[in-house]
Amino acid sequence: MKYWLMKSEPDTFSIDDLKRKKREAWDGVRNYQARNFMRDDMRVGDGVFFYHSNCAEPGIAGLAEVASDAYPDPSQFDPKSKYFDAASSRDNPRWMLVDVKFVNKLKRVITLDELKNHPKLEGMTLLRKGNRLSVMPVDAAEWKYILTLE
DNA sequence: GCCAACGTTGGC
DNA sequence: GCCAACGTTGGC
Repeated sequence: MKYWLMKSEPDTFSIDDLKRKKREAWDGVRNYQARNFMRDDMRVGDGVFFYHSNCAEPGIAGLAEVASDAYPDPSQFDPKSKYFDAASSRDNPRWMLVDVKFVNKLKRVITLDELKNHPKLEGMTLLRKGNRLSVMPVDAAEWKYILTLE
């Protein structure tokens, strides 16, 4: 079992949206490294930190779970979608995604600022300078430790 | 809205 | 295969 952190802009799709919908296809990822994590390394049941990015209070807002194997992101084939990719084809899809299901909303957001202040989390991928991945792995030890902060 | 940091594209 | 130009991410 692995652990992950997945970023979403709450104005677009927040932890409350996931709570209401219970399950969501994580579409729109257009970064190869992030795609590879979903395609190659995620397994059903893996733990996910749902992270709110590009907002007033960036941080971990809830818990989710990988709910499917990877499959082609349908939005890449939809000319009306902002995620449309003319270079991709159904025969040879470029972008893959997984479904994610709601587990719970944290009682409070564990903010980015707070995470930065814990020496035990110094090595977190999320905190690496210049990191822009929207899907990234979380160490088991980091996962457990962060859960104690809530 | 700014801008640092990074990824991608495409000419050569 | 290099690298300049461009686009995007995301914190602030």
